[in-house]
Amino acid sequence: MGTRPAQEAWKSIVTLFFEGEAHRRMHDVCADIGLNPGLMKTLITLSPDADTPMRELTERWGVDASYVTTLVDGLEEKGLATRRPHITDRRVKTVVLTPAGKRMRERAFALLHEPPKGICRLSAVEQRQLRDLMRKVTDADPVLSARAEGTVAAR
Amino acid sequence: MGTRPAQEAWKSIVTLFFEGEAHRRMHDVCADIGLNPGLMKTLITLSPDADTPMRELTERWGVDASYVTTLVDGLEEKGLATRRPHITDRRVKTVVLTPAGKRMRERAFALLHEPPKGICRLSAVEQRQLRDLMRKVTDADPVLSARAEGTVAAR
DNA sequence: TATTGTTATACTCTATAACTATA
DNA sequence: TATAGTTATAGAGTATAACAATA
Repeated sequence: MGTRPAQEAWKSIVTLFFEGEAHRRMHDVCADIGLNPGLMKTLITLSPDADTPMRELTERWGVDASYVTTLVDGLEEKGLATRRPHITDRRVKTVVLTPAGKRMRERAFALLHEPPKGICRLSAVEQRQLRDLMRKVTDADPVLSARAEGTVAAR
Repeated sequence: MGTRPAQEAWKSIVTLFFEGEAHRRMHDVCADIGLNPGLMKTLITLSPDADTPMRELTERWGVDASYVTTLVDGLEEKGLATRRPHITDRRVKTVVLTPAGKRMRERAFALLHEPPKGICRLSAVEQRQLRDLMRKVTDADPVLSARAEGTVAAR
């Protein structure tokens, strides 16, 4: 269990996400891009540089393989991704973003990363402090750092 | 559009939420409490101190009234909330948390507000800095401050 | 025999349309 | 006539089970 200040800091972040201006953000991004939340999540999860085995998505999200089939079908229908057989293991299929898919992904991130007003209203000094602190936080996150190491090694 | 530091700070927060340790948090809390995400959201949205008109939930979330009916039915079946007729306008029904519902809500918040490891690993000074900065951010959030003003006035 | 992915199917979540009660 | 909520129903979203292909 964290310290009191840690709890309060996190509580503010949670509040911002669940109740603040940021709450409708994901929804708005989906509407703008024209994808449902599942397809959006898939789009932003897929690496723009590497083939992703479908199996990896089921593991990362803890969802059923048949649902991943549905999601990849959805991106394929819209021309945002294609399936490719794995080079060495022909049971495996990998997913690759098409050029259109990569552009769409960039656009999604641009919208998603637009900061809420509460952050913009901080002073320049405070904004940099917050940036530095949050960078430390993500650097220290066990899941994120595990992923950073494993990205290319992802089979 | 925000400044560069604001964007980067927000980007880290989004990453923490969508990809970091925090990502499964909501899911885990639901599993622990035994409610699906919709019921959980309803539980934490309902004020423990005041009756909430059902209409208010449909407006706040932008969902259909029939879905709110389903959600309130769900909480009622579990003994976490009850419906009460509005005092002056008998068309309106309000939702009230039962004592069990209030306890459950407290528990949900306790789990939800438990900070991720990345924050706990900051130094004590940094944790307090982050807390202060995030407090400023939520204080400056237009949606949150509008709600804070309107809470009691919510008819 | 075990693993990856697909198909067929069923269950859960959420919305639309028609309705009742009240204003 | 307009508004709050419910009921019946239909449509997404997601899982389970049985299966085909490959290891």
